[in-house]
Amino acid sequence: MAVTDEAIEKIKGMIVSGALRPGDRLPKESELAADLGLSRNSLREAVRALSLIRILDVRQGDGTYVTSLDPQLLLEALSFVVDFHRDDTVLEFLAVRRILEPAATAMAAVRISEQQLDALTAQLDKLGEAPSVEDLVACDLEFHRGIVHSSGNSVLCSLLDGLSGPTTRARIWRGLTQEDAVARTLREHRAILAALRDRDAEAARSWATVHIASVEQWLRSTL
Amino acid sequence: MAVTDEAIEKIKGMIVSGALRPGDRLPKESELAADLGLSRNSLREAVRALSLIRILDVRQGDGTYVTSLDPQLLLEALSFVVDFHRDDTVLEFLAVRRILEPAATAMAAVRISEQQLDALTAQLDKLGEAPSVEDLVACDLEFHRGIVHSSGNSVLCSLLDGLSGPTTRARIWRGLTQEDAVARTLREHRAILAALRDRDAEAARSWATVHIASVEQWLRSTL
DNA sequence: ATGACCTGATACGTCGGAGGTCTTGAACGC
DNA sequence: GCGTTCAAGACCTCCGACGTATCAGGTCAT
Repeated sequence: MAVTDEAIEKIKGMIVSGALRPGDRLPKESELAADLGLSRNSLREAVRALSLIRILDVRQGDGTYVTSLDPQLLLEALSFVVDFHRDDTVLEFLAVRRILEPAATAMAAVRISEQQLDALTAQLDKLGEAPSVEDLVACDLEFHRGIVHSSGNSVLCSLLDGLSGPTTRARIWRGLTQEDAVARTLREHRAILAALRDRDAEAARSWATVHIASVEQWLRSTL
Repeated sequence: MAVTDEAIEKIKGMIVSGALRPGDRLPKESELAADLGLSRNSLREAVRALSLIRILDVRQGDGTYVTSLDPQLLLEALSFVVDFHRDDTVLEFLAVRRILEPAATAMAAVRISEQQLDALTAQLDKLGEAPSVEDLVACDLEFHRGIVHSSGNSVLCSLLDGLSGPTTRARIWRGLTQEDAVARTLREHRAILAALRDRDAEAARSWATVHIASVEQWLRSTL
């Protein structure tokens, strides 16, 4: 195994074992390199790799730190990976999202605060009746993000965030080519919100399912 | 932005845009470094980072290649990230798994082949009535992996693979401390398998939910 | 002619050192 | 007390050299 890979494993080990805790500062490059028995250049490769997936946070002029290791932060790296998938796997991502999103929406129905409900309402109101496709999709992302956040599960939240990215392009495309897509999306958002206000988890789940299934169905018929 | 980060973005761009396709070989380090306008050392940091998340495959003495970019391969990197999460977030991972696994099991009920069913049966038979905890957990992973694979959604499959890792430790712990956990797990596996043989998606979903919920419940009461 | 073996070219792996740039915090002057 | 300046510390980038693994092509014995 290459010395760099060993260094990655050793640093990972130090974090997993608790020798390094979130927020801790690592020894400076030259010292850490000496400790781990490799050159500064090779160590930097290891640090850079761990930095890409948000395990380490490198600040020039300051030092290298262990990140908070929050699920949100670590799963953020997921979206980077997801970006590489080609359109032919979008359907599979969408299928996974169709499983998670309704569940998250149902969870939110029993937990969401009045304040958040008002914020979601305001958000939909602000968008108006005939928004541009780009605005709609951006609002769509925010709307669902807000709901999922209220599910209270940060892993679920981050996962859906990562999965929603690649389907965004598809939805923009849809908005541009399918006439009633915009109006339909607006109606479904209102329905989901109404179900949340009623604290009706099953209704919320169903509307979320319908909402995503409509995108899925359209995409399947188009490809 | 640092030159290395630029290089990462540029390489990513080359892949996403299709200039580099899965399996393609990259120019040699010195050339690519010259093309991208940075030093070989800095480029190596970029390549190493992309290699960690399985975007690139570096072979000493040969060259650097773009991987297949299969969802399976890319989401494999997820398990690396998940390893860093501490025990206090295991419950959240388990909650997500409780959403995905039943859905995957239900999907498998209508797609799984007779051959696969026989393989799962043989697997359970081989384990016997009173397996060691380690064997049981290993078999548990294989059992669910086999079922999820039959769901036909490789993204779902890889995602569950990544999520199952961190809960493994918890399950071993449970097996060691909860008396009837082993017998219960064996019974539930048989029940899931029976539902799959009956092509009963709803029964399969329910048994899978019960199966995971039992782990979740125990863990919640313990923490 | 065929096969194993050897060898050179090629490309990645590792290293040490030299400047450069950015952040931080203390010393300084107002 | 407050803002400015400056120097130390840490990461950033680069260069050149050498080590090591892989592969292809040639050599030689069978």
